[in-house]
Amino acid sequence: MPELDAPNIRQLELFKEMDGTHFDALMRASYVQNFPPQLELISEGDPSDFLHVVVSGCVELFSSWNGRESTLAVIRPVSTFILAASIRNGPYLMSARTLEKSRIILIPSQDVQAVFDKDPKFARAIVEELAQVCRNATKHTKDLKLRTALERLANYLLTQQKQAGNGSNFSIPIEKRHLASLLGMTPENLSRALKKLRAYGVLVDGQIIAISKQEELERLAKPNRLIDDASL
Amino acid sequence: MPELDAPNIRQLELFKEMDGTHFDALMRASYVQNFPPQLELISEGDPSDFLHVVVSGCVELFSSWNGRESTLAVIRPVSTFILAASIRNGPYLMSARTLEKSRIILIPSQDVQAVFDKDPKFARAIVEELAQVCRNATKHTKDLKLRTALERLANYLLTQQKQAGNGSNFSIPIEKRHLASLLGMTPENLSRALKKLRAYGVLVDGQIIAISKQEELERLAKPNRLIDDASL
DNA sequence: CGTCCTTTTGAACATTGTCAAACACTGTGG
DNA sequence: CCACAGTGTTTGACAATGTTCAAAAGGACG
Repeated sequence: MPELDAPNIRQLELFKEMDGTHFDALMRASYVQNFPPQLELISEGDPSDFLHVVVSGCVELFSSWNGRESTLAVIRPVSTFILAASIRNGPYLMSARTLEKSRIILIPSQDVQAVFDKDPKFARAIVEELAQVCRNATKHTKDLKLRTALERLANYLLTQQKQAGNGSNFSIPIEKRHLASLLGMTPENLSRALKKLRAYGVLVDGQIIAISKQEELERLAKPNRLIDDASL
Repeated sequence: MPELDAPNIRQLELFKEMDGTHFDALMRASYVQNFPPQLELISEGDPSDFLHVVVSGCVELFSSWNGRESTLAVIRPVSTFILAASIRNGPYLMSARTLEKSRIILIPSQDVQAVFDKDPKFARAIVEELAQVCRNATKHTKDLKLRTALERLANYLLTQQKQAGNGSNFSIPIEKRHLASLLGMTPENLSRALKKLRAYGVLVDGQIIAISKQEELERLAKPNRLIDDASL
């Protein structure tokens, strides 16, 4: 694989502390590919041969059942996905497609597992990463089960605002229909929910959000670190 | 800790392959306790000091927000819980309470982590277990986002039936209000959903379920291994 | 400019939740 | 053994929430 990408990947928590030789071996075994938007990278049910790393662009993880489809996560650079499947050697539980032109690194699962056994620092990093994935999944479930759609949206906006540096203006990084699906609602419902939030000082112009009454929105959203804090 | 419990625990995938000396050390460092029903073992937000193993009885994992509460899982013997929190040393994201009189082993997180670094087989087992927890969480989310309450219930019944040996009669192992919460609905809604399933050959008498038209129920439920199969 | 897709809006509908009351089950104490 | 309290379950009427379908409006892009 091109050496250009390696430094970015090395910065990931997952690869930061591991032995340099092992890291190089992993990178040599990997493939880099550039994908156009809207390309289905993996399909749920397929065997999991690679750990994926998004270097640039954007990937949607989604799942389908009985003609319905739901977005489970949106992965932005630089992060990995489907770690759990590649460790278990089980079939993918989600599908993945690019949302934008994306550069993705494919690390063969068997190489990941081989290095896991040789490199304690890497093993430690893998287990921490996986634990984090688990915890994020728990938080997503809590969000879904304990909150209404309006509350989920309000909290999503506050989380995005925080990530964007706590200014009153920021922009939503994905299309609204994907956001709707991520939050577990229909696009129509999202559109109406955004309108309802006007009463709480949320102004919407396309992808741009302006929050004018911070306290009111927070009083509605009641953000909670055990659901909304990405670092926990 | 009493040697009586150790053999049971040793049978768990998590401890099966590890070095005997390390296992003994873990067991010596652990505490065993018997708890009465309805006792809150841990509260979300608390620091995670122990990995828990349910040896007998039954534990409910749940979470609260803004006066609402939801059951996230019900743990039966012999299994562990809150592995992810104890690896990350982060605060618990869920609370836990006994549903029945329960016997629980508490293994200090720091001992788990110490053995993780020393014992590659244990490290491997931990990472596989965690990956499984992740995958179960993904399946739960798919169940919630892709299915209606009635469909979730129908699939739950089919899953329970399978676990009970595929007979037409079996019994629900938890109270209906907990089942309702687990499936993301109110007790009232569960009660009505069970009634609707009469049209698909489901007869209910207290905790006992009888399925008379297997094919009809399956046609409604459309079970899918990537959501319902516990072994994937 | 026209086409395609997303977003918004409206109205009807379906699903789910809330509240109140009745009912059923369990275990306790008289 | 029975009355009773306490809890879980069911039922009914109603409210809130969310979905569907159809159509219009807005944007992106060739």
